Amino acid sequence: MVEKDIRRRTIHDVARAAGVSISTASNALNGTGRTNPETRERVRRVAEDIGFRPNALARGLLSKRSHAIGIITNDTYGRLTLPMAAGVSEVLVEEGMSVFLCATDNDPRLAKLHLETLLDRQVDGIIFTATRMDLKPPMELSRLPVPIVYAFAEGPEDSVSFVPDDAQGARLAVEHLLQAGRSRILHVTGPEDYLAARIRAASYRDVLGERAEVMFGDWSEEWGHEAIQRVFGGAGLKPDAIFCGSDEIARGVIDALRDLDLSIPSDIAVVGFDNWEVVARQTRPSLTTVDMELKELGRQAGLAILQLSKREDIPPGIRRLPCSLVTRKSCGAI
Amino acid sequence: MVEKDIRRRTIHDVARAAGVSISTASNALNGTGRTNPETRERVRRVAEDIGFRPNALARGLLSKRSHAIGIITNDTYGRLTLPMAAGVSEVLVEEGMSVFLCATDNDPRLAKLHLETLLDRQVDGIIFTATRMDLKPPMELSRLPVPIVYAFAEGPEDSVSFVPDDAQGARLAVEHLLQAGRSRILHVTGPEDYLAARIRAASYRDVLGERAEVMFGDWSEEWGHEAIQRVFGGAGLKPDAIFCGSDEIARGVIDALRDLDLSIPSDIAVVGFDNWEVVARQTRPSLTTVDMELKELGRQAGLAILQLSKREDIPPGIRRLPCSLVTRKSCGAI
DNA sequence: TTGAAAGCGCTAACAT
DNA sequence: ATGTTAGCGCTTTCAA
Repeated sequence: MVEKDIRRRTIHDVARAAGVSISTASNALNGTGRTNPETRERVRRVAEDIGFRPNALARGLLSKRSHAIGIITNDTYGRLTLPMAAGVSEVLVEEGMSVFLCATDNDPRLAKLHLETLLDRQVDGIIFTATRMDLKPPMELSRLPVPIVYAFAEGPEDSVSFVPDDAQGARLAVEHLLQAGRSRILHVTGPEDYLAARIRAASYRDVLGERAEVMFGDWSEEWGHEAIQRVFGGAGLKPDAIFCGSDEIARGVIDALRDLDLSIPSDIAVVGFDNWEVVARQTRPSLTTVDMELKELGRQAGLAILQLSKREDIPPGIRRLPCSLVTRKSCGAI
Repeated sequence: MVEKDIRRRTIHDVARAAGVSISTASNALNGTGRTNPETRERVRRVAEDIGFRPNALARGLLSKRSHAIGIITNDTYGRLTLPMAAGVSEVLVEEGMSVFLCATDNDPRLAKLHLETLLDRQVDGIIFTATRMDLKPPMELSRLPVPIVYAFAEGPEDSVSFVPDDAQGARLAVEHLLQAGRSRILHVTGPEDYLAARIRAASYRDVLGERAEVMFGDWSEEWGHEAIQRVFGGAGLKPDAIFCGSDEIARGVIDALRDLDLSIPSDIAVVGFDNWEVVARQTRPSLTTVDMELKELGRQAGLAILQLSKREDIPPGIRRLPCSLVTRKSCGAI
């Protein structure tokens, strides 16, 4: 049977059981005001004994702080949002904050519904995250009565946003390849209408020169495979390194190279982007790749919303957080 | 600048602006009691105009229902919990329920902390999910003042649990292979100390006989690869079909088979388990696999917690929800 | 049909 | 050092 009518203990119960008034009980429990150490201890013991737990709703009603925040995400908790959510959680939980997770599934109606519900619940802040940086929130998010922070999404000018530094991440990858003695580096990446793909490609060209070749496609393994077939099918000079826009693409690339009996990294080095462990660890050879440090990004966003919810100001703007390079086997020196 | 002091409108504001008392305003807004249609409309219009939204905290305090539930999960939102959470969300959102997501990261201290916080917040119910069915909640979950439902986890006898029907799923896979004309079927799966692995293996043997071979290992792609090398390295009759305990294993199996120049499915058919799209779709050939219908499982759990939170009884016990078979290219008739 | 008043559980002035 | 009281925003008797 599911237990039901275990009536919850209130501060009244504590006060009565300890033989004090409710305000004394409150003071004793919270360490506010002046309370005789003895009474304080007694009250606390009693509270513990009868299993008293303060009603967060009542507290929130009074303090106007619910100690909860909402995360609104456009996907059904994909692999990008998840690490971020974990990071957010990590910094907030210790502060006694809870997290409402709201998946909008890219449905504006749902997004609006969630937003309204969050506001009704008096959340102390909202974090908006997306699966692509250039995806705008499907609802009006500007003049809200609560602070908002964007993670993996760029909010308006005067807002606080955290995004990975794609340019720096791409540079990291390309420079690593250069240091490994590679000179003919090709970039195989996702669709050109993704901001992240454009930024990475631009950064890659920044290092290698405007004529460095970029192959835009989609984010799939299949595209990686196809790109290699196309490149190695034709004539002309072949690359000695491939910088891929995602780990999935890299996986396709590696598979295709192996089908061509090219050995990695001795013939061709490969670097990926994402550090999606389940992919990067399992390629053969395992994949050197750029990590966007999404959990750290989540942590920062959590910290920011925490500060804002305490009404501390933080300067608006877009923070680009550094990526790191995870070196595995797919990219060695020549 | 982040907006702050947009004071929230209260029902007082509505009442004043509409020239009625707050109780009339309340009645008009909620359609309770007797209210003159005209006043009702006026009040509603005014509320809309000034942007009034009821304070969920105040409502909850009074009604003793917070219209929120918590999901406690042991992993950092892995790929198993996620689809479930999506299913839960799907059925609850339409009912105006919000979801607190609590990741315990397998830390009992965190689990306890989350549980207490949820209770303090007066959640209407708690869903406990895990990454493996035989993982018990790290805290006392029996005599709670709120209903609890287990999803992808088996609670105590008298509780409500939803798990995938692994036995049926395995049977689905094996029978599909038999129908495709395969007779020497091998089962390569995860660690034997996983309940799910044991159940699937038992069911596989139920169909094929006690002497059918099971290779326990781990859930990795690498293990799939290794298993194939081991089997095809030795002498003796080779299997003409492999039933894998996970899609990752299947991926390793397929890769290894291709390395041996065996063609799939003509030489060997492969069936996976999980329908983890990003893996199953990208294997070459694409993978026929068992889908545990996790989203549906989440939906059921959500529905259950909804009923329980309305104090409707539902019979305790473990519900095994049917798996489905997703047929792709890796398993054709001989 | 509408309004006044009590109270959900808690905190914080203020009075004792 | 402790108790009394008001009130957070809302719903809900009960009177008018």
